[in-house]
Amino acid sequence: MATLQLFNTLTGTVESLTPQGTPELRMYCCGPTVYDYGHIGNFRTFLHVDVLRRVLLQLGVPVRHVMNITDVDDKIIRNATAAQIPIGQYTAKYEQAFFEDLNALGIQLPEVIARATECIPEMVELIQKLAAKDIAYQVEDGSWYFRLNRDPEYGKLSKKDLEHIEDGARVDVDEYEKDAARDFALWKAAKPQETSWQTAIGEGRPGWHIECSAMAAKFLGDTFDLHAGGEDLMFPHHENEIAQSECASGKTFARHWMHVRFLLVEGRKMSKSEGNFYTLRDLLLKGQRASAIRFLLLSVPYRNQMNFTLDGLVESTNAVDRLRTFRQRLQSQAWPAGSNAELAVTIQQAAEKYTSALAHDLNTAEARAAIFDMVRAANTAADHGLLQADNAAAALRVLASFDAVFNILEDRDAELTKAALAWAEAEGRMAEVAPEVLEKFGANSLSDAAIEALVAERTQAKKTRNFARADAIRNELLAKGILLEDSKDGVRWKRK
RNA sequence: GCACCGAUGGCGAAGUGGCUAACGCGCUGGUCUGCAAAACCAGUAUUCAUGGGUUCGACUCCCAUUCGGUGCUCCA
Repeated sequence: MATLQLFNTLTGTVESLTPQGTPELRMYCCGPTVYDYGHIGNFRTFLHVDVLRRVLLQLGVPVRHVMNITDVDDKIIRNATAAQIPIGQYTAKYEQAFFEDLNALGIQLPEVIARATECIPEMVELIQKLAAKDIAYQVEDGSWYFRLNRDPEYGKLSKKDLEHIEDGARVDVDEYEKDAARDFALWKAAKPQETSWQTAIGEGRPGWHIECSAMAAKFLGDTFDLHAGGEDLMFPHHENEIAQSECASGKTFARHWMHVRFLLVEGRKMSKSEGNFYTLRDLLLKGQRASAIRFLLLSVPYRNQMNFTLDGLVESTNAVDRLRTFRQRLQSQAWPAGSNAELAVTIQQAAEKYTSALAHDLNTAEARAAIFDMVRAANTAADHGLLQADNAAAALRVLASFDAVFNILEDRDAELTKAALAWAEAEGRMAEVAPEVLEKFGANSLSDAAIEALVAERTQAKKTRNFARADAIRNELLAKGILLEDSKDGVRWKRK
């Protein structure tokens, strides 16, 4: 069994990733701050981490994956205050939405979900440990800071030179009497009317970086195998995590670091002001399929910047259809017994190429290509009457192992779009729904039973060679987004 | 300003110091079909941003230029 080769940001090289010290591979992935709906850039990261864990599982490596939920931070406090509700009530809604979105995108849940607000004691302990070494210090207003010049290795992840940073630092004014401008907050002293915790180091709330350090240690130990996140988190967030954790424990924090590169949308950085900011829900309400979004976001390997476009989504939708149609073809026909030896070899080669592509730094593009190679070869053979039962079974097995990672063959798209519609209704956002989505999936849309009835009527018409009527029904259905295909084994239909 | 990354066909996107530069989508023609759809077949980059250099040989290594992106500040 191959071992996964994965680029390590810390060393700048591709290295084997294997569990050290425990049977399961221990990994930590920075999760969302639940102050709003997630956008597709967020999900590109989670999607590639999902690929990582699925590939590991496929390679026979058990995984203990921890993801944090940041449910207290400045934005959350600001928004909850504005809405005049407790922060827990405010974040619960977005946390739920986040999990719904993960489900829509077919992302597996981590073994451990860690909420920041549920791990305050561990964070306090960590700060106390640092304080005992005089690496954490408290300033007049009660906040705690990290003494950066006590960590000689600071900058090793992002390859930054601390000296250089300090002379170039834009001055963040020492309003709290920090000892050095670059020292970062570990604990923010309570302000009137803000959520805070009464603790041994004073009343306040955690800084952004300390939560990940504390929770990673709590659930994975001082040292663990892999830490993952978006590339933008590399500095300062991950750098600060390393500083806090390694200074406190005196041990290596994460051995291996994985960073998923940024997503552009229509060639530009996604931002609300550019008008290219998409949440998953936005796209579903525009009629995009969840499976196509997943497949598109996975089609470009994680270490490359990816440009997300609506055209790309069209491509992706059609590509997913090709794969689904292929699987359906293999499953729905009785193939002659036996095995075509030549085709068997081709299928085997595709399977090997697929596995090695993923094992080699998660090259999803190449893995995808290997599967399409197989699809074409098998389709060609089938068209020439050269596909036999053993080949079909082998191809289906390869397809299943592909889908154990890519997870797009099961068609949940209609159901997910309907769920998005229900959400839009509940949130009073029906104005954002594209008209054709309403037509296809709304209250007045055709039910499966109604479609089946029309299909049956058309089949009857065809039998009596009433092609005018048959075509009329087909066109009527097409206008409502239902596509018919006549095959030897009867009529198939699908929603476009 | 400093640092880093990228530039491959109509679009998206792999890849390698030397076989016909993957794969997907699209497009054109054909086969199949009552007609379609699906699938298949053929075609669709003498060429990998531009200019130099190294080499027997570079799209692949080096340098410069141009363009795009990112980080240095909250951010997946």
